Amino acid sequence: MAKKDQTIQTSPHLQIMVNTPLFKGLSVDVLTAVLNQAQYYNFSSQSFIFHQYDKAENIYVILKGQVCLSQTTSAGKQVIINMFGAGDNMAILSVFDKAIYPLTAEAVTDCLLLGWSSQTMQQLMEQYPRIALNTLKFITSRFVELQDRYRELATKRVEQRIAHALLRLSQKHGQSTSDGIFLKLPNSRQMIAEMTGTTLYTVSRTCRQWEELGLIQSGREQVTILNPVSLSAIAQELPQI
Amino acid sequence: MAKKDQTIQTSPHLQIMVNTPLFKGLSVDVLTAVLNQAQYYNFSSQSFIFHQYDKAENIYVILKGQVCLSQTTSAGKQVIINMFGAGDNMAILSVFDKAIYPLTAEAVTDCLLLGWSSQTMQQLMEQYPRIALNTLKFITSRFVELQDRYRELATKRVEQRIAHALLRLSQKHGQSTSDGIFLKLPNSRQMIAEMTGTTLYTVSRTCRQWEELGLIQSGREQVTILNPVSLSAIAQELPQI
DNA sequence: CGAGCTCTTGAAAACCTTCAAAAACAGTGG
DNA sequence: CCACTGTTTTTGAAGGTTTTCAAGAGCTCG
Repeated sequence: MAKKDQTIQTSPHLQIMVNTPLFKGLSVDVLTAVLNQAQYYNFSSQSFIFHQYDKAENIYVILKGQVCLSQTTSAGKQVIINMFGAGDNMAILSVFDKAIYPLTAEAVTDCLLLGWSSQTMQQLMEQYPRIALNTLKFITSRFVELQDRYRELATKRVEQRIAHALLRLSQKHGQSTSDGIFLKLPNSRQMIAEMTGTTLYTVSRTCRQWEELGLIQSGREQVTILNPVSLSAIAQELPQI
Repeated sequence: MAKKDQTIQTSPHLQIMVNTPLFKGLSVDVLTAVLNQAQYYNFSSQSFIFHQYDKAENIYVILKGQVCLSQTTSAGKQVIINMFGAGDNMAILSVFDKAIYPLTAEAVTDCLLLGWSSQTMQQLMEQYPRIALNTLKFITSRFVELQDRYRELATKRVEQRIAHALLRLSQKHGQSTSDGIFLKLPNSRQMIAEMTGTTLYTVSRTCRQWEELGLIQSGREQVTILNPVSLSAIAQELPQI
């Protein structure tokens, strides 16, 4: 699935590298050194970047495309832990020896990634401690985020969780249009269900209801958020505006 | 609440320091240097070590006692994220400037902690990069753990989650007795409920049922696990043994 | 021995899932 | 262009799980 490709022009991607959490604050020289050690990877839509339980070999930065990170339970249910996009770092734990991917990464769209092997990244971190500290800071913030979502899952009702998930998705992956924020998601009801710990039926009913109220406009594999403010009010269970 | 105390004999605690994730693999010299920068803190049972939203100032190692980490929702519900004990590290994110505690830490029993200020730990990490790498490894493993619990919350029924919570607690905080593994928990039904995202009523019913089946023996503020194997089968929804 | 917790229990209600089936849609090939 | 196919979404009805509310029982400690 993955095709290595060394001939891609780096200039448009440099901007992403400069801003990605792992490499923030590095000098151009260091950044160039880091880039020289990287390999480009292409993954086509719906292909797998890595599988849960595989030996963790690479650490990635996403340059282009959208990646879905999910876990599968022993009973076969899927849970989507996160959706990543351009600029996001992935598979941090690969820097540790004998690490195992704790989840599966699937390309939702065609993706272009930059990757470093375990050993390469270990060396880079030793050579440039700033990278290690950046990584620590990044993973800590991800940890805090996940804690918040854990609490949400433990305390909020399905409707609120769906609202929240839509808002999070729209912030990260949405495109502003004249109507509102447009979201393209393959198999959207199913996906939203797996992000919020519910079923596609409940998501469908909830979205339908919101469509009736004019909060969203939804169709096959896409949702447009027309009224983020009301949606946010639902997410927090505030009295409706 | 906190009383600083510099006169405590370090010998019995040194063993804990050597094995705590943050300081694993450090030479005795380095460990001594690290210890010299630390301060001892005493917290009595039920006192707060820090509050959610406070400025994060200290990073801790627990030497003695049990600490409950919880978040409070805007609606006032509590969610217990973790229970820590001797040897555990706490409030890692304090090493970052302007960090805010994302949760509240309450001493469940009388506690003795070792603490370092933000700046001190930053300096230590710069001076001994091994500490930074240890921290990265530690927080990564905590992250992976939390992901697993997130999935559990999203996919499993209450009964299974309670079983899992009891098993986790017993592993970490239980005492082996002739009958089974004994767990002391103040306000146990309520606490278990807050750990599993359910209500104390449901926990009570579930525990009662397990007691009838002879899997546990439960009383006021305590639970003894008599049959961890069956409990584990319930947690995984296996056919009963 | 009474006050205040903690825990249990029952009944009703709310919430959500499951199952089944139909409708809507996109893409394909004739 | 249209019928056909497979996928995605919607909808209804039934059922299961869990919460909520209310009240009582049991323990502990001053």
